[in-house]
Amino acid sequence: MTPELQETEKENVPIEQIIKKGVDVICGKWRLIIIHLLRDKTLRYGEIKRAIPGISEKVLVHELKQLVELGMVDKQSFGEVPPRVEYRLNEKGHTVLPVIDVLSQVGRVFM
Amino acid sequence: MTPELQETEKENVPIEQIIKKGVDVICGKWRLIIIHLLRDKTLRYGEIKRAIPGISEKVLVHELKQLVELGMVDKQSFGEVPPRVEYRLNEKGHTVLPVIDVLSQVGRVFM
DNA sequence: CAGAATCCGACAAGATACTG
DNA sequence: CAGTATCTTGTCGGATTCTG
Repeated sequence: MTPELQETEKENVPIEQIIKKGVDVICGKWRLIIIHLLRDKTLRYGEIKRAIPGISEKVLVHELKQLVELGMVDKQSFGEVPPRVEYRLNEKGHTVLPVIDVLSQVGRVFM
Repeated sequence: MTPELQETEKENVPIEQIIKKGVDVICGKWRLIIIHLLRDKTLRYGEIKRAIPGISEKVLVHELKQLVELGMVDKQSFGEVPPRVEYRLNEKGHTVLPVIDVLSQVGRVFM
């Protein structure tokens, strides 16, 4: 095959494609803020909203939906009135926490 | 007047603001691809362009300019004809490499 | 060769009002 | 309380053409 393979990839997926996927997962103006917020606690929709001043409802709902779809956040609706919905970071979601940690170091450097 | 709080003042910056800055620095469809490409070598404009099929000239130029402005990439123009311009990741730019490494692990998880 | 200058479409994001 | 529904604005990225 290719003898000059320099990347240490376990699969034959090109590294740039993996990076792209990673960017896809973590990018967006608010996504990491939300994830960081859910780092160690389960929160209700309203709590998240209040904790992130500046985000619009539409964007927050949309982001939460995406996070659930990506399988990194679990959503639990209690069939109550008034409604009560809780969000928590699951196991898969926890894999991105190191990114936040490393990234905040970068953030400091470029501050 | 100004007491001795001049130097280490990035302490009480809220974490979300730091994360935002970090996201700012690394986000974009192509940015990390470019940085990864410059990881260990100096490249000319044309080399970068050829190495990243799919990126438009405008976007590439724009990204490179931003990377230079952010102070993570050094640009060196040789006053020659035909033009010759080289880009290389400087010290500050190297601080984002860990992000790429951690992020590609995330990328694999969500692949 | 390295880029600058336009033009354009798609979609991300915001503001506001409304609802079960 | 936890969202929907609309409308508007802003930003990203791409294609093409031109120039020192």
